[in-house]
Amino acid sequence: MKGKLITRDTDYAVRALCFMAINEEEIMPVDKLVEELKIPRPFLRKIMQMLNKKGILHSYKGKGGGFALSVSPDRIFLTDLIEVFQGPLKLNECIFKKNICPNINTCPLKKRIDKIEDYIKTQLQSISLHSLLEKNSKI
Amino acid sequence: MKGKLITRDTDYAVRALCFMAINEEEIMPVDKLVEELKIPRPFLRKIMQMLNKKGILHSYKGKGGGFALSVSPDRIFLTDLIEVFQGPLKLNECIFKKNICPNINTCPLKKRIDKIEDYIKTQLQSISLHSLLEKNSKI
DNA sequence: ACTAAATGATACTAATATGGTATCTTTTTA
DNA sequence: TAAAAAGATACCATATTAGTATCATTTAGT
Repeated sequence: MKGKLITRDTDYAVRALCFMAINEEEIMPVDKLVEELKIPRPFLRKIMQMLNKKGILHSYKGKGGGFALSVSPDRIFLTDLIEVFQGPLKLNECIFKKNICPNINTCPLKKRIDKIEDYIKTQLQSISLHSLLEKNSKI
Repeated sequence: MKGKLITRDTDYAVRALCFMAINEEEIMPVDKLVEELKIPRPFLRKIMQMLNKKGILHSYKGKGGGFALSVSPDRIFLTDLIEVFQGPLKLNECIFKKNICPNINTCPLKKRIDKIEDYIKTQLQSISLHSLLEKNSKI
């Protein structure tokens, strides 16, 4: 199965943000992150721009500029990042679609898949950037 | 998010097998399923051949032939079908891969994603074809 | 034996998502 | 005013998903 819960851009975002959380004193230019984390530069730039647009980062243009967290690491959750890059977490569409399923509201499969999805959401919502750093002093 | 837990072929397989489970007296030719379920014929044929190869269906060639369940509906689980069409359920690779994560074995994120994956597997393993039919007399 | 109705096998195609590149513009500071 | 940064945007490569097309083989019934 290739369908991932976390795609590459979300992955890179987590790494970059973790690194920034550890070194929070600095305004971080993309080039430094690229050097430290070995992430392809143009791709990471796109990711950082996205995080800026979504309000998770603040950007400083011009020489000496870069990015800084605009939200505390204990208020950034995996669900937030997944939503930024992958859209709303939605793992299922009712398997018995209209015309075929006579009673979509009582479809037992849909209910059970929804329950799984709710669990996943709850879990991902409980994983903050901060909690990822607690036991790992370095990335 | 486009990453699905259940892809189209698995979806169609569930529908076809449910229909067959309800009409279990018959040897079911693909054309009848196509007519009933409005699934694209060549695609469904491929799906049925796959289920046959994996031992979930038995096939009867020649005129009057078709497919029949070779496993009881209460012994066919969603995980089985997902595995047939999507391979082993695996929703994550450690987000901090080698070279970057210094301590892959204690990575708290990996542990938590693994826990989510285990839960999903357990749930999907508990959903049998039979259990999908219980509350729906027709598909 | 012949034909129609079925599956087996397999190769091809189209659409979409993912994982990037490349390039040009704008802003800021030294 | 030049260098170093981000902003914007268009493009490209690859993989996966979803589906088609075709020909060969098997079998039942006449």
